[in-house]
Amino acid sequence: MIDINEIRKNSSGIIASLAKRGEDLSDKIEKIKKLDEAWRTDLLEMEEIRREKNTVSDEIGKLKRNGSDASEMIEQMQKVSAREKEIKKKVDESRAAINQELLLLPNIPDDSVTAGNKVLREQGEQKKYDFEVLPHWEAGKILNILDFEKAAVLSGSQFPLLCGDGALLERALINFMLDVHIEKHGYLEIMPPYLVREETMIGTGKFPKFSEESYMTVKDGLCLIPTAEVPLVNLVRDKILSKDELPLKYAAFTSCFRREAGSHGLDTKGLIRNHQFNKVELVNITNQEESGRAHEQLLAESEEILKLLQLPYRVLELGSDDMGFAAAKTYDLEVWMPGEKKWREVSSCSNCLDFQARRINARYRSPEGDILFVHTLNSSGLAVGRIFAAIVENFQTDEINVKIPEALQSYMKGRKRIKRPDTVK
RNA sequence: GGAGGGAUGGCCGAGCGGUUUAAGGCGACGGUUUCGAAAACCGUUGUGUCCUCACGGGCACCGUAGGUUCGAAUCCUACUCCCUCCGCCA
Repeated sequence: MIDINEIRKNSSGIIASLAKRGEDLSDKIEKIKKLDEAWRTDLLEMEEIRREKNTVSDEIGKLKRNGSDASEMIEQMQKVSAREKEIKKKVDESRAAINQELLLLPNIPDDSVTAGNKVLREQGEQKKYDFEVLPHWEAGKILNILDFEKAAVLSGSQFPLLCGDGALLERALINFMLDVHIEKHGYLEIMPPYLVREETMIGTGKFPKFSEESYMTVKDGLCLIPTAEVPLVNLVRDKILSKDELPLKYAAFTSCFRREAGSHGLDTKGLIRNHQFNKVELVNITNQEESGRAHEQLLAESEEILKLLQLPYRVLELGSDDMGFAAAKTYDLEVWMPGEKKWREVSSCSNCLDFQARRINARYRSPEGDILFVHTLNSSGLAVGRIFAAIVENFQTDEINVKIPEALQSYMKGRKRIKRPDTVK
């Protein structure tokens, strides 16, 4: 949530910054300013009325204790009280309207963010193949580790079903990623709930604007999480932390659920765009001075997984027109898929600054005693299904076997490759 | 799902509709004392928001949201969460 004080002081600057996202929000901002002015005028009147009410009611109390008659004052106060009710209604309504508008405004892009994505660097070697590498869904079918037909019977299109060594590979990836982040990068592992309240979704910025994206339960109105970022960031809701408790580093494996409304027909094959997928997510809660540095570190921690798995990837700095709703600055990691001959996003690493912290009221106390909003950062570390696909493609052999990257072998019962069932005796 | 009990400041814990600007205690911080410390004593001790250049002042907040009343931590309604018991259950 954007600070309303910024809108009061510098609305044209805010409008210009948000325009970098490719959206003209000047009408919305002007609307908020008008509502805010009306709200403050009414608030002033309401508080004046309350002050009067408080003092007179006090006097009535004194008179009554003395056994004196206060009926005249009471009669007068009935009118004042009625007026208070009216104005309170107005105040509440404009306050709610302002809040509703603020919740729909995306975060302001960081000053360093420009239009258009930039490739910062490429890492790892794109291997040469003397055969045609199959896309992972074709290889996966031959290897009998992926079965989208069966998944479709159960759940409809765009759901994954892994079997045999496929399921083992997915499990191995999850454990491997978690171990690296926990043991090497100092994260606290969390296993959060998959179903959360709407307020929890609002807290990270997924609601109210993108509610179409999420699955909700009919009877209880709970939302299936689209990413573990949602429960992890909300862990510090309504807290005032001390500065030396920061940074908090949370890592979680969860399945993620997305309706992908509006992207029907995109990436219909394979593990790239499913309604359900697995992800290891990293969340950092930092103080305001540290978040920039933490963002770079978080990126490095996510990259580490790709390096250890020996997958070729590139690092993108996202342009202002391509960033998510809550992010002020975002790096994407894209891995090369030789079967699809495409770069595919496997991690999105964002600094949200205080945008989410305002929504969840998460603060810390500085040594000087000031109470400040925390900064929240999140990164995939990494998207498991897409890494599964990347391994099946990058480590494919001409016999359509899949070599297991060395770092993963101990998580795969020491196995060195996944073999075609028709070649196994 | 059923029957009860509960939610008050950082923590514990009082609180008859009007001397409560939320008692008292603990903790924390500052001071006195001391060579230093402990103890004792004295003082301070939440959050938000609005007005003001500022000094300062107002208003709100006792789980949440409504209601009754001149006046609500206190009475009423709904909801959330926690505890106890019963039922069901991986």
